[in-house]
Amino acid sequence: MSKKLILIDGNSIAYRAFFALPLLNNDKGIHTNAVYGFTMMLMRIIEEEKPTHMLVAFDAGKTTFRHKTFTEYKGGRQKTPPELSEQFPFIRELLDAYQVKRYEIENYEADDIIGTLSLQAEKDGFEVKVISGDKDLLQLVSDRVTVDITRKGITEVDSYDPAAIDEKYGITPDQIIDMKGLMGDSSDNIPGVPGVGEKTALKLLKEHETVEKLLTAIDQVSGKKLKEKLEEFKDQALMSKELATIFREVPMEMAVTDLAYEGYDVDRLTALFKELGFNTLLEKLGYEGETVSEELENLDVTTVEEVTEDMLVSPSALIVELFDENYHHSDIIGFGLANESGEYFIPASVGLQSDVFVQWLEDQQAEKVVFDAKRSVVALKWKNIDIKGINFDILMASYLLNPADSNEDLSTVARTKGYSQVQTDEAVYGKGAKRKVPEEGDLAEHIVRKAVAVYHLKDAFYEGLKENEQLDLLMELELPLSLVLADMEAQGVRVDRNKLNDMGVDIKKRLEEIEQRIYELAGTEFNINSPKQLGVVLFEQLQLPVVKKTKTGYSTSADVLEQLQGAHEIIPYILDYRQLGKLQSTYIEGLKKVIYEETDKVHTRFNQTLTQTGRLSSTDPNLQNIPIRLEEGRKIRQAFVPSEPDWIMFAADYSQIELRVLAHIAQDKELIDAFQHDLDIHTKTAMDVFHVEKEDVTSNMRRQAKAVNFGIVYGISDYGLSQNLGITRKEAGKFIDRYLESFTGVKEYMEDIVHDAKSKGYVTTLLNRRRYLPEITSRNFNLRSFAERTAMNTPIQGTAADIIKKAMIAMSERLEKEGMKARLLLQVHDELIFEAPQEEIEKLQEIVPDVMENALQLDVPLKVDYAYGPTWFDAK
DNA sequence: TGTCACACGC
DNA sequence: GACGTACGTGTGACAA
Repeated sequence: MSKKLILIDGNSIAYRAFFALPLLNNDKGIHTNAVYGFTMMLMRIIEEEKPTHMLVAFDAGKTTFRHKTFTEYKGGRQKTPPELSEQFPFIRELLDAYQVKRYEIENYEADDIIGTLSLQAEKDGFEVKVISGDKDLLQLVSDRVTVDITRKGITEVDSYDPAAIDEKYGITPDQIIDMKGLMGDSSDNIPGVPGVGEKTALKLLKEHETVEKLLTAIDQVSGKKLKEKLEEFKDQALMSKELATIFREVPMEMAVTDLAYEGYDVDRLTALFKELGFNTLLEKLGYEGETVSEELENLDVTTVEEVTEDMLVSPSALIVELFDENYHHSDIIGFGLANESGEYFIPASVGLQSDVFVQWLEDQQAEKVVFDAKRSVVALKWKNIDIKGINFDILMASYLLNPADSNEDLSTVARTKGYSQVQTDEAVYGKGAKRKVPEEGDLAEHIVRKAVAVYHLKDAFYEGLKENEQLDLLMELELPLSLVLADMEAQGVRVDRNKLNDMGVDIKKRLEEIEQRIYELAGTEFNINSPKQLGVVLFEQLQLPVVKKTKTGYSTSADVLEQLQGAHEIIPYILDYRQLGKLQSTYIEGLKKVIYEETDKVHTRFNQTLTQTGRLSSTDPNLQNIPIRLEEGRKIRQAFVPSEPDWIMFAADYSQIELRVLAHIAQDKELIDAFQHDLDIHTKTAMDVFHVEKEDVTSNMRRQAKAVNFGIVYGISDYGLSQNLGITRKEAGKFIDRYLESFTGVKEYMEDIVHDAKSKGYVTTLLNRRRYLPEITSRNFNLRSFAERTAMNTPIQGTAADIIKKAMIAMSERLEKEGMKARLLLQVHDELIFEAPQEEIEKLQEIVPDVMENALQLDVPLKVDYAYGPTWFDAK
């Protein structure tokens, strides 16, 4: 058996874990985030690497032999935060429970221990892997030694072997110390040569190999300044290199063979995890302990042979159980009922054929509590049953209370309220290929448990919403909306299959031509759809410059390819191939797969309980991302047609709804004024940001202003904006600053909302939708910044979502009231798509903008544009 | 079966 | 000074 040694830099990993994770507490108030992160990392290593030997090395004491060389070594370092120091004893305990050896020794750092052991192990024929957050360790890399450097978080790493180092730096592992010698390392207070950074250091090393060789040949170095610096700081460079060099002959009284890893001590580890409150990790250990007491209690299931009136009392919890995840055309496999009179399992055949039961379902006065109203409503619609009287939805309530922990499974939602008498669907049905209906007894029990859970949970969720002042949001907005959406989904959208086929044939032909052309230009045949193979062709065979890399190789994304335009004739063909390939696979073949044979319709499902902002999403098919930007793709919309002869498609969209919402929420005078005068908002933004008159706004200024507005609406960072505009981050930051100087109300709002979010822990929309932002107090810059941008953005995007949802309900009521045949079919975030008879066009042009613009009263007018035509394409 | 890179919409 | 940076869905490639 091959021998594999894992060497872990304990201090480094503990630091990484501490700073990467929010400051978790256990119930005794001990901070546990570093221990937790350390554990996650250990678990991963053991599982993935299956080491035969393992050791965790720690730094001992404050001074090492390096301080004799340079007293300021590691000077200026911040003291270890006490919240971290207190966790080290637990980390040691953790390692003991895992039965992983740990080691520290006076005068030496963890690096030196690792260096010494890796050298020994290499000689003894081990495969060695070193894990650290510190790139200094890269100098240990060899044919037998790989070094993993933690990337974001703690469980993701970049793995370095000699090739990877060459790829990243263009040098050998031995030269890492030379690089450090030249550029220094601020975290260890190693000085290096002033003015020399990574780029310069690498350039010098490519020509001169080592610091020593370089210093004997300073006169060959180009650049006067650089020469002088090298001359002046000769000794410092040599000393820096020495400091950076890992000492590989630490006198240790242990041999590599002493480090065998033979598995963890289950009892000890269980005890420790309990003490620390690592409940999910306990489960991973297969610990059942306390959960045993939460085992399902016995339940006597009454299987109903005939539904009788006395079973049907208000309110009732109702489960309409389906087998398929997609509820359209899905078979109903049973009903569950729980109320004051008892708990019942009603087999599908019994329920569907019972007049008493069906009448009860359709009775508006019979109050029903469900989990996922829309799912039940649509499934029953397919059975021609028009269920009414649903007045509470546990799933929706859970989502509104906290969109982050809404889960589609009742069992999971129930557990957030401490209720555990119901299993997950996955546990009962199995998953993937193994998914099947269990035998009737088990099925009946599961369904009844669900009904009981819903009945039991209603009050808790109701109270929760009341406390948050979110009852209206549920009862007046989301629940009525779910019925509107149910109609839209069940109605479906007609798709012209022949049109898709014709386009498919045409695109196939063109794809084949482009494919051949690409092979000719590449001089080889390969799979163009494989980014990996494409990368090899472009960047190795054709030697094009590498613009960007992904963690697995070369990036070949569209923005990279665009930068390579002109560098090779092949590029535009690849872009074309990508574009057409996307149309073919996703929008032609993909769409055809979900068209229902008998009706030529697609029935999407809008997920109403998913996004963190309150927007909807759409699946199977996703009708919210049908192409529009490029003419070629836009043609797909020609295949979306009315479902009745002589009808038309009618589309209406809000103009700049998010920015109008921003104007209102921020009460920004400039913005409000701009919208009250219906100015072109991007031009207006350009005028303010660039300080020019309207006549002097160039198209480029307007484009940049538009991107800034885009950034405001989507909460992107200066980096995001810079990527968008192809400018530097600094410039992007300046744009944002200038924007905020011009719109002072917005600036104040941004500051206030972040402050507000910090003190309350969440932000809200105008209609009281909530989003919690726990990371807004994180000490991790990334997490915190992200949460801050989210705090600014969510009230804007979420309020816009509130508004269009309100409009949808109002629209559906209005069409009903007016006795019109027009139907709402789709919602795409800021637009509504209808189909309608031609004779209703005139009326629609009047009422659609009217209803949408008046959905909610703001301090700025809402504006709606609309268009119609024989296909969705023409409604532009 | 799960993950990644990529591309589409807002 | 670096971090790694709107969301959501679907596709094909690829590794396990």
